Amino acid sequence: MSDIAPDPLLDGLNPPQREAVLTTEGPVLMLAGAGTGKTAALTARLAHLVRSRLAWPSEILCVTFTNKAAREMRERVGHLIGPAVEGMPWLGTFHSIAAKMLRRHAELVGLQQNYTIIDTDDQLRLLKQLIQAEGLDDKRWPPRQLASCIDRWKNRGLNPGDLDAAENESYANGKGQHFYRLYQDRLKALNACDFGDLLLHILNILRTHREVLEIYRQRFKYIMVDEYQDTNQVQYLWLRLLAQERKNICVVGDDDQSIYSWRGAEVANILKFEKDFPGAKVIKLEQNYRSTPEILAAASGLIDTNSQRLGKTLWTERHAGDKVKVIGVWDGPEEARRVGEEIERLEREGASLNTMAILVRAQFQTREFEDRFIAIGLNYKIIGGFRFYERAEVRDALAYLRIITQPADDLAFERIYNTPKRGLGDKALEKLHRHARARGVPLSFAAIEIVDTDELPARARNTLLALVRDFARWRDLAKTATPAELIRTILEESGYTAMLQAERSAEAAGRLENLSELARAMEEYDTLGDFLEHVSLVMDNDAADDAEKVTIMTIHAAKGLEFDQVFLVGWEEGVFPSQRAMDEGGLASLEEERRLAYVAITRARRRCTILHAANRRIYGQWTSSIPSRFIGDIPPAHVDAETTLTGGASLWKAQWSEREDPFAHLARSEPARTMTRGPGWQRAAARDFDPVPKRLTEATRSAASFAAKPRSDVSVGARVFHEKFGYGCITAQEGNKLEIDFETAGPKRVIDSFVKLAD
DNA sequence: TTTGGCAGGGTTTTT
DNA sequence: CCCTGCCAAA
Repeated sequence: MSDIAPDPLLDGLNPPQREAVLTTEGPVLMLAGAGTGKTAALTARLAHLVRSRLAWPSEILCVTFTNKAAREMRERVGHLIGPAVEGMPWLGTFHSIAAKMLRRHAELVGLQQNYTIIDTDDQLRLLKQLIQAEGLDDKRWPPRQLASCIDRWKNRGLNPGDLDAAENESYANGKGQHFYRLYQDRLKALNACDFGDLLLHILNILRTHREVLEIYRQRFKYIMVDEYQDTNQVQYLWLRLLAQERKNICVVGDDDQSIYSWRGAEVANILKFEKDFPGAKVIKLEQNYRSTPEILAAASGLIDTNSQRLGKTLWTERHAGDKVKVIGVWDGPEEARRVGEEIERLEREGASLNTMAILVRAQFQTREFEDRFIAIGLNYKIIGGFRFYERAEVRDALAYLRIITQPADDLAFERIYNTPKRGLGDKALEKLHRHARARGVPLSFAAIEIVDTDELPARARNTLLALVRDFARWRDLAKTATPAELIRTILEESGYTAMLQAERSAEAAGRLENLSELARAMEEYDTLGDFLEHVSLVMDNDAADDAEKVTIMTIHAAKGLEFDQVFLVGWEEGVFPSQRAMDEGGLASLEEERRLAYVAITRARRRCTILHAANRRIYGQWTSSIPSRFIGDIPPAHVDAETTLTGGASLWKAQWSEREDPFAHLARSEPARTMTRGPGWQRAAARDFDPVPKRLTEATRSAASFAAKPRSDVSVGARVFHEKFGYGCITAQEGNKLEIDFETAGPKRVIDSFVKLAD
């Protein structure tokens, strides 16, 4: 166990990393700063446990926070231990592991083994029904609000009976508990649970069924947890129960990267680890392998502004690089244009688009870049936004599958009983509901019964009968066909495909595409159950595509990733830090936003460019904005500032100098928000306010489009199809640029490689 | 029952 | 601004 007996696993690990790998027994807290190789240490540790026969792969519980992290971990462990990684059923996200456990013990919480995992959308629909059924106005007491309360309670490990008076008050004047209980009862009746339940149910089981707890305590010889600073109360309690006996738990985290407190994550968990597990070995990873000294210094200086932190000193041996560049621009479109230009310049210098990323605070910011990149023909991909399974057509398809496997799933039934349109409306549904309630059966049973009565008009009855027969036939088919065959048949026979084909719009084409993607994905699964669980917990958007693309994503989604070139955009007060976060959470939220900024900067390996615009369109309103206070938090010595706006620099400087007064930013986050719109800007705006200056509207011919040859197979008058804009007619051709009059989107200029000839 | 027009509200972040 | 959800008309 020393440097003398070299273990290939330890190659390339520094002393603290090695210590983390070799300290297998007892509690270990790894405090790992950004880019310090914590995943390397974690995977090596896992491999070490297996290689030295301390445990079988199946005896190690390894929990990550995101699917991405789990996938990466699995892959990297695979490199170290080979196919044995296949035998690691307990490597995954909290939710997927909890779901797996719950499948085995579902009956202990009143569910069947084939329970459905409902998503936020179903959850909201369900809550709305409950609220209305109780005679409350769902405008005054929005389902959303109730959903967030219930979420919060579940994240804290609270069952309906555990709520105190204050919590009970947090919805509809003391009806919180009542609705929470109603909701849980309803879920049980539907044989379903929501995301929060996965963890809460398991916690309840472990708490009340000693014998089950013992099974898992026996099984998990070693426990490892990634991103421990992001665990919430339920997850914490769950881990503590499992680890309490053997105490072989190793957690990794970084308090400076805690960015999920809005979701119930408690940094306190990492801070109190040593108290929970006395004698814990604390190992700090402080050598950063990712970023240049400048980037590191900028990030460290920024995070230093925060008051609540454990404190770490990151250092690096990497060579000096460029300072962090800060660019001020006039407005959003110019920001996108600048970033596009920078990217094309880097490309000309030989850099790959895959090594570049644009990180945004919020999803809506991606739009500006998408528009611009389409216009100049720059390959990009947007990560996040809608998960694959959240798309309406995918959810519809899944609803068909759900109703087949699980007839009690009323939510699925309601979703598709009139999709595609078959002439069954609210009236029929209402009667079905009444019948179902009277007989105490799910809707799909009620449907079978009601077609034998004369409760429905003949027409509706016949349609419903046909649907019921379809269900029965598909259920039969499900016994013999593979999941993929089944879904193809259903989509065909239900008329769903036909419905989309008839539409002939860009969206419909995309939807059909998504559905075939769904069917393709299903080919890997033997049972429908496996697939449904996978799709609701794991499946994401990453379309496998080998073309080089620049990545656009939120900072949250970027955590754990790294890029050579990082563009951080929209660093303006109100956008980042987000106004909403500050309004709702005060100083604590501000510090979380700052940690987010820290995460953002530390994604960069070689160069980090920060942009801020003086004017931005928010909900269609042009608003002037001032640079983010976070820019001022970066030590000036590591910043290289540039502004494209004449006279702008001095104004921004004036704002920055406010930073000298350490309380200035607190004053400005007060409700009186007039100060966030500097008087100077209002004057400037009033003088000659032109939201889109002319020189910006004429898209400067970009290098990419300049070099490209025009296509010969398209010409004026041709009907073409564009992925984003749909069908249209070419009205002009100039080089590789086309002017197209789109049927729905109107006239647009696009690059010819983005369209294909319509048939 | 479906369709279309209109008012109102909104997403910060993820499993 | 854009999307959703609600309501009135065919």
